[in-house]
Amino acid sequence: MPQAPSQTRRRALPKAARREQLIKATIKCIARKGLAATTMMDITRSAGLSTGIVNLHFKSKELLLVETLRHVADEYKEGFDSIMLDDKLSAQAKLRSIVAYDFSARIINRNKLAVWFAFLGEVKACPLYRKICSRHDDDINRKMADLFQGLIDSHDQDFDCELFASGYSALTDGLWLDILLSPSRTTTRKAEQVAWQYLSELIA
Amino acid sequence: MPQAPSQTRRRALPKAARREQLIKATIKCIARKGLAATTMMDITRSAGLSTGIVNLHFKSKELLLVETLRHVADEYKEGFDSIMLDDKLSAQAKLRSIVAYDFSARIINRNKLAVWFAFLGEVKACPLYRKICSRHDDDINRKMADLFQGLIDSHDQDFDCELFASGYSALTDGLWLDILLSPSRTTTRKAEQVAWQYLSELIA
Amino acid sequence: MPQAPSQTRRRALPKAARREQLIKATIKCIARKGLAATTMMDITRSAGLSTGIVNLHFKSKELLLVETLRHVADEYKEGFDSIMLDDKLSAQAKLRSIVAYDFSARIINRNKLAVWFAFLGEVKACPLYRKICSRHDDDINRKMADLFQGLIDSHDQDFDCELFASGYSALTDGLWLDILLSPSRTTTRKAEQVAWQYLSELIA
Amino acid sequence: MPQAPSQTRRRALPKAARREQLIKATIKCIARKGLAATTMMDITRSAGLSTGIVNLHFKSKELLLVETLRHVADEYKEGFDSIMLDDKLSAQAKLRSIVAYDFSARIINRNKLAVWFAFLGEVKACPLYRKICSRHDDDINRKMADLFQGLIDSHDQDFDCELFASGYSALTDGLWLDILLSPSRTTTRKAEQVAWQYLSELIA
DNA sequence: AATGAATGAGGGTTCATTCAT
DNA sequence: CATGAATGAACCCTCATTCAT
Repeated sequence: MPQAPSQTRRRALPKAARREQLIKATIKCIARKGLAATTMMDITRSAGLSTGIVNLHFKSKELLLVETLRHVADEYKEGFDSIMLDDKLSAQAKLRSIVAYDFSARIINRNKLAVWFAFLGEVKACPLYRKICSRHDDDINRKMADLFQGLIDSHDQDFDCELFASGYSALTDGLWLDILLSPSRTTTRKAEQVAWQYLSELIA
Repeated sequence: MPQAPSQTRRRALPKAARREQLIKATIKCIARKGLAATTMMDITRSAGLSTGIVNLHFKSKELLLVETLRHVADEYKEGFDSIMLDDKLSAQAKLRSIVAYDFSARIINRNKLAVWFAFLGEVKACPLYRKICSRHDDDINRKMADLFQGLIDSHDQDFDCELFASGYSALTDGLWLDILLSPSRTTTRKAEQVAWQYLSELIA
Repeated sequence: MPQAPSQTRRRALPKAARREQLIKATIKCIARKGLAATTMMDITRSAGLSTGIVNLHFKSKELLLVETLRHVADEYKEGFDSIMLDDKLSAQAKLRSIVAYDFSARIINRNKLAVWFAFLGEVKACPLYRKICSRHDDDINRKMADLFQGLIDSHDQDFDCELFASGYSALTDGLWLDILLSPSRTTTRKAEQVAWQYLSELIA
Repeated sequence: MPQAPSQTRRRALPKAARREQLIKATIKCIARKGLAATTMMDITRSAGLSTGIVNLHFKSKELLLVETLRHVADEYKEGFDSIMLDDKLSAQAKLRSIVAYDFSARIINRNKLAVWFAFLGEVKACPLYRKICSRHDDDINRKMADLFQGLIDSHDQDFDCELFASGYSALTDGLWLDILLSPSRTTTRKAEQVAWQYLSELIA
């Protein structure tokens, strides 16, 4: 039978707040130690909480990781959608905002990028990670293709917007990876330039 | 990235052959179970060998993983260099060959891609993986920039070849990731189309 | 052993009622999951109460278990004594009533039997359980020996009533265990027959 | 990743010997601490071996426990069958030997008895324990009934051998339990006397 | 060189207990 | 009195590594 723990701290937080606190700690730990090497103790210690807290709020480590992945994806989409759904912006303005967003400090954050690619690295082995990531990409791609459609319909009729959106998506992914891999070589400024170079075709 | 030669497994293999056999098994296991979940036993069993064999030939699991990463990177570079260093090919022909290579069955192999991105996912946490990957990318990028230089000097003088090479590299990385993530959405054919679309600017 | 009175569960129950409610829940849980696997949460949830309630009313899990064992033992003895102390019954009638009682629905209840033998199973390891159980048995045995004495003194003078009582006690224990173990093989009816067969010697 | 353990002892034993060693240690621990409180560490320490050894040889704690139960049951049956299958013994001699066996030091061993009843105590909650125990009892009962058949066919034709065997089995179970519970009250000698008293009806 | 039984630190998880509310 | 979020010791299990064979 378990022994009585000696108390040190106490204070109940709203469930949602505790969960977010733990997810934040998880992001920090994955960024620092990698997905493979991050232990429950790393996470709970980093959050300044006790050993059992994760299982109390997420049932298992795996579920915490899944929620963390969702959190990172949702966070991107939130900023993305707030631009896409802004009726006051023209298509041109939306495009400018999206690119600015994709290379803003909000996204270009080596911790968040590290977490994102850590999960992508397990995508082949973990069907759930894959589902989450590929749905995320699908959603973004669809919306980007729509945006492109609104920008080109005046001229070239056989321009393939979906393919072009795939390309933009792949390019940003690749650039983010480069920034993660060698921030000295690929600066954010250069990356943004490359992205605009790709898009220049569209707004020629 | 990678390609699969045939292998023979028998007793008392030359050291190099045994090492390669183990690396091959490691690739298969990482592709199947992910970097985090692959155990020494998975690897040795998959190779049909005994428990202690990895420590005998690689000293530790970590060193086996590093050699595996190197193997995957070297395999890509081998094919890449055999094109780049072929004096019989024109710059145009080299470019065509490189793109063909980048989307050939030799590279577009979900096992090899999975391993490559599995290591990239740990890059932030593991300096050695990062060094290997970023040196690999640097090397490729430099050679691609040189190739581009030979293709554009006739026209635009302020075209930034290095930046364009970074873009190509990022784009192919992103496309490979897409193929790994949702092969149904991003077919190899489409990916190659996107790549050519990007390069079209160059050979206009 | 045991019997189930009706129970009411509402807020601010008298202390004794709350304790009984928890003991009832404990019996149900031990019968379903075993002594080893029953957790405090199983018990409190099964009682529809909060996590901390057991420690409030019993101080610790161990004390709840001890009280549960006592409860089960006392419940048997209550029915037993109500027969034994009934002055209106002859010795013969008492014997008939006891046997009827021992194989009545009040005793032959697989939940209660399961709990009884669950505690007996820990008797070697837990001195307190052992004390409770052996005192219970002693008490029953003594009273049965007395009863037998009243039934045989007319004939055989060197009949060992205590030994015979031990035998009856052992036999019923064994039969209950059989009923718990394979109710299909050992029906209550058969068990009662076996008991009477044993006792037949006495009332020949 | 697990660290390198520092070595202290070594020496491979035949698999069967290691398993038996661990089962023996398990019996000792269950007898001392009970089924619920016995930990893997208790067992491995008691065997003088390392933490991981049980999972290496039995896959899990639960499987070790099952094997331990089987071991205890098989051990009884071995001695039992060596009497029952001995063609040189008459039915009378077999009966005498069985009773002698049932109350010999080989069986009346408080450790073994404690283990047997510890498992019986979990029978309601654990279907596998139940299957093992009830099959064991079935087998013993059947053989005892056969033996009884050979002893009574001369006189009473409507004597129910199976019922009588059930009774003998229940009686011995109950007596063993008494010995476990209060060895001071129920001595082996007395228990054997009670058993013979029960059987006397048969050999009158 | 090769094997695989053995090791034991470290992992994720459970759960009796506590105490602020 | 009653609640249930929080605690943390202790559990079972995994697995990289070692080394006698």
